[in-house]
Parts: sequence; structure tokens; C-alpha cells
Amino acid sequence: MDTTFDPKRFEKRLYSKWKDNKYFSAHPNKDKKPFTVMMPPPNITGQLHIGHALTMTVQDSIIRYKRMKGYETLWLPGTDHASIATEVKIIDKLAEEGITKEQLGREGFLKRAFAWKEQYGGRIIKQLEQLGSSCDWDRLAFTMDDNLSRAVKETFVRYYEKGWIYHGARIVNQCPHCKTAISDAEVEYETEEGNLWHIRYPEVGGGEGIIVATTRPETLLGDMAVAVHPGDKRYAKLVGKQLALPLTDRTIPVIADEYVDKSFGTGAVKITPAHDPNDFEVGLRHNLEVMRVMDDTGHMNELAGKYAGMERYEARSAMVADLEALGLLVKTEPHTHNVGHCHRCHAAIEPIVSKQWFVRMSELAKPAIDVVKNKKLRYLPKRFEKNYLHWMENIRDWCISRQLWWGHRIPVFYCDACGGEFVSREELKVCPKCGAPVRQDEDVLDTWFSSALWPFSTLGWPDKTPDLEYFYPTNVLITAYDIITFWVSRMIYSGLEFMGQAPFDTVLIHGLVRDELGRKLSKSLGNGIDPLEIIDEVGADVLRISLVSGVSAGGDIKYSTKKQEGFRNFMNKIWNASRFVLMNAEGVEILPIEKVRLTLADKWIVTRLNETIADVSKYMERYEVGLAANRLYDFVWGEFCDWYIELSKVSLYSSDEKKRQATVSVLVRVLRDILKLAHPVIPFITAEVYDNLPEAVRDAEDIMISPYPSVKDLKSYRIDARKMEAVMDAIKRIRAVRADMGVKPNRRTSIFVKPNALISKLLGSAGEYLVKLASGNDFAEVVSKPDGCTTIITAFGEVYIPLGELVDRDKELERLGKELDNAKGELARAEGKLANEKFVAKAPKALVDAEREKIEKYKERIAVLESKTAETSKL
RNA sequence: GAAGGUGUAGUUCAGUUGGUUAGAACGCUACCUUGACAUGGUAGAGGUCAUAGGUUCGAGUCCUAUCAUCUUCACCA
Repeated sequence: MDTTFDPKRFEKRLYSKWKDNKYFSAHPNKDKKPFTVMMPPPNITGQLHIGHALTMTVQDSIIRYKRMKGYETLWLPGTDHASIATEVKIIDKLAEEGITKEQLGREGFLKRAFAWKEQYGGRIIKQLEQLGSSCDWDRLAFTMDDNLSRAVKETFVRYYEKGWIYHGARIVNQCPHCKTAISDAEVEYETEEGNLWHIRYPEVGGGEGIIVATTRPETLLGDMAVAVHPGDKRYAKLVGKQLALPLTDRTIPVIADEYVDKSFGTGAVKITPAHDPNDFEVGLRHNLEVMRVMDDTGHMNELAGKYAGMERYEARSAMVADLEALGLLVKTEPHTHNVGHCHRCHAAIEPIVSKQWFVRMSELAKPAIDVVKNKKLRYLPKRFEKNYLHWMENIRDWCISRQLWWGHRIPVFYCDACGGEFVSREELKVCPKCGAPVRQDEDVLDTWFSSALWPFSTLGWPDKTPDLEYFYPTNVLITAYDIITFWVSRMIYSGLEFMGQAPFDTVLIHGLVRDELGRKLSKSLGNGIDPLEIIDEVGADVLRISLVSGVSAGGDIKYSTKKQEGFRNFMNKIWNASRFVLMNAEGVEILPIEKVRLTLADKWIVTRLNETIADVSKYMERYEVGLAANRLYDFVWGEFCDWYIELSKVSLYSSDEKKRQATVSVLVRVLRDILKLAHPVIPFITAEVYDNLPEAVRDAEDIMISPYPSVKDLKSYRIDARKMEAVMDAIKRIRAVRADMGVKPNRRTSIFVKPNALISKLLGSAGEYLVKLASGNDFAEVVSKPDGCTTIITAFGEVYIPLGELVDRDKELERLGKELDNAKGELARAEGKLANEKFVAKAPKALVDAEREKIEKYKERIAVLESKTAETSKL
């Protein structure tokens, strides 16, 4: 093994080995329990970003853990066609070549789109591999694959036949740039500075009329009424009267409706049913006509008179100018309001009435609410359940048609001859009624319509396949909180509807990756982090552990180069600790731990390993990968490397072959279990080292299919492990005193110990540890303090070190003074507690006893320190 | 406007059902190349746990209010 950790030497090789050996493949297996995770399919719009790297790492870690735990694990990968997002990208690309999608035609465009999918989908798969993802490539899916498209049609038809899909005129969010309607969820609101234009609508027959306030004067041409509040005395007389609609020759009525807020603006609202969702509702209540004055691209249409053909904002200025010329513009006041934007292209949304396909949500939402309320499905962390329930309980019908080409075409056919409308699983050529040729609906479905089916369409639904039988429902869905409404909720109600069971029992929500300053990563900010660059620089393991570590459920994580560097160092630490172990293991026969005589240190590390296994497993069971990683980090660095490796040198460099063999066996065994525990998070380095372990401890042909360590009963080690900790306490205190006194590290001294009652019959080995780790020269047990020594109180007993001429009398007094103050403080605190009768009466007995013990301990310590102080001051 | 999260060392975060002297990493200071690793080791400085009340024998932890900050949802013309 090389002296430094260099992931380039093994990552690619290991991944190929895993893939070639089909370790990732899952098959229905009655002897094993399944554990299934559906990968949220990345969009084929580009390449993976750091957020993908986070979610994939969490998923892979959990999958690898469960695989080692003996489950038949399926992690099903795939990509999403991402209808609107991809179409926008392709159109941009075409624009660079100087062509439009219309020039290509539908067929030609789709050809381009599939080529795009090959290119970018392929790239994403490469990236997933580089990350180390152990997903089942044999099951790779794409939302527009034949069988998934079949599932989409099946779903549409079933909804349609139930009457849950309808075609109707509603106000939709029209994106003038993407030229399609988008769902409510795809609208992002942003606060903008605008104007509130106050416009007078004169009364027919000459009255002053009414002044209305509007932020969108261009929609005036579609006004069908002016509404006031029924209880508003200012306008009571005008209700029912006709007003002259400015810039037109139309007249419109004044109506009364509860919807109007008396205190806002002038208390009078222009009602434009075709261009505002609230106005649309008002219009329905008052039987108003719907007059649409704008087209799908944000231009005024032929009903807009002289403004026809103008772009919406151009029309706005023109009309404001004209109103002003007519003296009808009363005032213009600045107004801050929220404007919806398309979350893909960011153009301002235009609410427009149009005919679209909708899915009625009332029936679908109910079971999806119940399943969470009945705790059959939980969110981790729990607080996201509130988010979800709030959304579900207030859900509106889902607009599923999109005026795009890239996606699943709506399986509805129209017959122009007889006016028939037919939904069909198969492509229709002629009208089933009259035999005339039919045409298919031009629109495609919302991209989430297909991803909503992901957990079962990828397993073969609507067929009853063995896969579906075995792997559905899946276990946990892992994703960031930003797509709960888009996607998670839709999978839940789809699964309940078509499979009769929720698609998973747990939704694990993780945060978003942010930069060092806590900002979202985005292209416009230029703070994007490319996961591939990081892999190239430091390897996939470092990227993975940097992403998941320190993440507790649901919280966002900040990615910094500092953090990355820290974990790069950690990898190097593991690498070198492994080198140390392997070097010492060379030529030594490794025995099972049960068969060798263990030292204090050996028992201690095995005990600590056991506790680490318990904790890490517990965290992994709770899907707390970040906490598991941190726990391991502390154990590997803080206990295994900093302490055990150093302690083991006592045995390794001794002449006692048996002792050496025992410790080597422990080293190798502990290292192996560390590798196994860490493998789910850092698969590459652990696999590489595992392959270099002595045969005796390699329990599988590859670490990824080896069994996960389990907790053992080690009660019999407990006392020795405690003794070891007492020795370690002594070592730390000796070091601290030496450093405090300015003793050079290379100056070794004798160490004398007067052990306390608890520690007996182990001085020989303890002495070796003291000498080795506390700069000792030799060691002896004594019954009282030798002359010229300084006293150090430790858990192990009193330790004396002759510092000779190095003892600085004043410094020593200062040190003793500090310790004395500290001990007195603690004594006072404990005594204060016990003086409180209520504490003694109410606190648990163990706690009270602990305080009593503490008083004894500190009294004793104070006595020692005081006598020592007196002695020193006489010098 | 509604709901929710967060607030602990200079920075990033841990801190289980309330119970030792509130921990780690990075950074900082001092010392050290000791036979895995200077991408290292040892020791150290640094915290009125946002603020004010309350419950309790006991609060970083539970409750209330306030402030700061972030997110989601709704959107009034």
C-alpha cells in the first residue's frame, strides 16, 4: 500500500468489479426480506449537481447498510424526461442553431429530444457510477420507456373512466415564454415594485362613475363588471347601474360581491373573468361572460381593438397613456405586490382562461391524508408531515395538460365528423362511432403525471409481475423537501389508488446543499459546486462523507472546502492506520479474539468497538447517516488511532510473541469491523483496504456483500476496560502537568504510582502504558511519595514524578492553587445540592449517592493538595 | 397573511426520556519530526447555551412572550 491515500488508484477498478459481479442486482428471493428504495429520477436537463450527490450518497449509504444486514436490496435507478424543463433547454439549443421547434415539426423535434436524452441521460448514469452508487443497473428506467408510457396511459384511462379527469375552462397559469399552462406548484411568487393605477369608469348617462384601482390595466379590455362590497355605503346607489368601459364602446354593470375588500384601493374592483382567478369565480356567480383579450404568448389578441398584437407590457403603457389623455387616469401610486413567475424560465405568469385537462383531487386526496394521519406513512423528520397535510387538505384540482411536445401525449382522440371524444389505451386511427379519421389531443401531460407512478410503473405495473409482488411497497423514499408537493404527494395518492398501498412507509427528507455563506447554490450566483470536480480532486469517498456528515435530519448543509479538507485528512488517517495494522500483521497468524489472551488495552478497544457498533447501527436504522458517520469518525480517530494504536505498540514491540500475536489479531479484527461499519458511507477506501486484509478475517469475496458487524456480549471485559480508562486518565494528567511545567517532551522521567483501592494487581502492564505514553523512563509502585516529586491525582491513584531541578516552585504552587480552587468549588457545589432537602427527597437515589461520593472524593483530594501545597511552599 | 424551522466557542455544528465540570471539527496559541500518518502528535485559550419570564429539587433540554434569521404555503384587485 502507498504511503498516502490516492483514490484514483482504486475507485474505478472497484466499481467495475462490483458492477461486473452483479452485486447491485436484486431478485425476488423468498428466503430474504426485501428492502427497496426508488431513486428519485434526475431530470435529463443537464448533469448532476451537488444536491444530487447528497441525496444519492444518503440513499446509497442506506442501501449498502441494508445489503450488508442481509436484505435483498433493490435501489432502482432512472431518469425523468422532465417535459417542460427539457423542452426549454432543447429550444434554447435549437435557437443557437437558428431554428425553431415549429420548423422541425413534432416528429423532428421528438427525434432531437430522444437524442438529447441519450446524451444527457448517459452522462448522468456515468456520474452516478463515479459516486459509487450501488443501484441495480439492470432495472434502469426512464419515464418515457415503453412500459412506463403504458402505465401513464392506463392511469389516464382509469381516471377518465372514473370521471376524475375532466376537460374544462379554468384560469390557468400561462407562461408566455414557454407557451404552455403550468400547474400552481410550478409558480414562484416574488415581491415586485409595481403601480396601482386608479382609473375612472364614468357612469352611463353622465355620473362620475367609479374609480377602480388595478395593477394590470391592460386587462381592462376584458372587464365585464365592476364589483363593490354589498355593505359599502359609498357605492350602494351605483349597484345595478351601467358604466362606460374606457377605451371601448362597451358598457358594464356595477355588481355587489362579498369578495371585495372595502378597505383596499378604492373599494371597487374591475372584474376580468378571463384574466384573473378570483374574477373568474365572481364571474361565475354573476353569470358574466368571459372575454379573453390576450393570447398564449402574452400578446393582445384581435378583441383588443387598436392594441391587438401588442406585447402585454407595451399595451399597458399605451393604454395608460391613452387613459391619461382622456383624463380618466386619476392617479398612479407605487405599489408592492407579489407576481407569479414560471419556475423554469422565470417569465411573469399570465393568468388566462383556457381549456385544459384536470384531475379532480377530492377523492384522491382523502386516503393520502388518512395514511399519514393513521401513521401508516411517516415523514422523517416529523415536521414535514404538517407541510404535506396542509398542502393535501387545501389541494386544488391538478392541471395536467401542457402545450408542449416533449412528454406523454394525452390519450384522447377527437372525431371532427361526429364530434365524438374518445379516451383510449391504444392509438386510434378512426372514430369508433362513425369511422371517420380522428385526431389526437395535441397536448402532453405534466411531467409529474408519469413520475407519480414511479414506485410501481418501474416494477412492471399495470402487469402483475413478480417484481411488483416482491418489492412493492418500497421502504423509504429519500428526497429533499423542495419536491414534497410536486412529487411525493402525487406518488402517495397514486400508489394508494392503483396499488391499494402507500408506495413507502417512510419519507426521509434531507436538506439542500448551500455554500459557505448559507446561500442556495445556483448558476446565476456562480457559486455552484461541481461534484465531478471534487471527485476528480479528492475522490468520491471524501465527497460523500463531507456531504452527509454533520447533517441531522431535514437540515440544510453547508459545503465548504474546509470541511472537505477535514475529511480528506480523515481518509488519509484511515489509510495510514490500515497501513500500520497491515505492516504489523505481516507474517503473523491471525487468531480469533476469543482464542487469545487479551491485554487491558485490547479489552478496552474491543469494548469501545462494541459500543460503536451499537451506536452506528442504531443511527443507520433511523436513517441518520450523518450521525453514524460522525460517531465513526470519533471512534476511528479519537480512540482507535489516538489511543489504541499507540497502546498496541507496547505489545507489538515486546519480545513476547504470544502477546504480539494477540494484539495483532485484535488490531486486524477491529480494523476490519471499522471498515465494515464505514463502508456504506465511504465504499471505496473501505473496499480497497478490506481486499488487503489477512485472509483469516476476510469473511466475503467483497466487503459490500460481507455481513455487517453485530453487537456482542462483552460484560466480562467491563472491569478491565474501566481500569484501562483509569490508566488513560493518568496518562492525560501526567502529560498536562508536564506541558504546564514546560518539561520538554524528550525528557523522560521515572513514574511512581500509589494506586487507589479500585486498581489492583495490574500495575505491571499499566506501568508499560504509562512509560510509553507519558514520557516515562521507568516505573515503580510506591506506598508514599518519594522526595523531590510532584503529585498528580488521577483516576488511577496518586502519581509522582520527579521533576528535579525542573520544578519551578512558584509555578508548582500556582498549579496546585488552581487545582485546589477547582476541587473546593466542586465540593461546595455538591454540598450545596445535598443541603437542599428537596433535592435529597425528590431526586433519584443514584444521583444523590453520586453527589455524596463526590463529596468524599473531593474532600480527600483537597487534603492531598493542601499538604502538598504546604510542603512545596517550604522549599 | 398562515404555518413551521433555526438561534450553543471566532466559524460550522453535536448535545437522547430534564440530572457529573455543555462536547467535536476548523481556526487560534505553545511545544514536538517518537519506528502508520506533519493530510500528523501533545497540551492549551475560547461559551452569562438569542433575550425576558415561568414550571421543577434541578432547564441548553419543557412552557409563554419578545427579538433575529430562514423555509414552506396562501395571495387583494
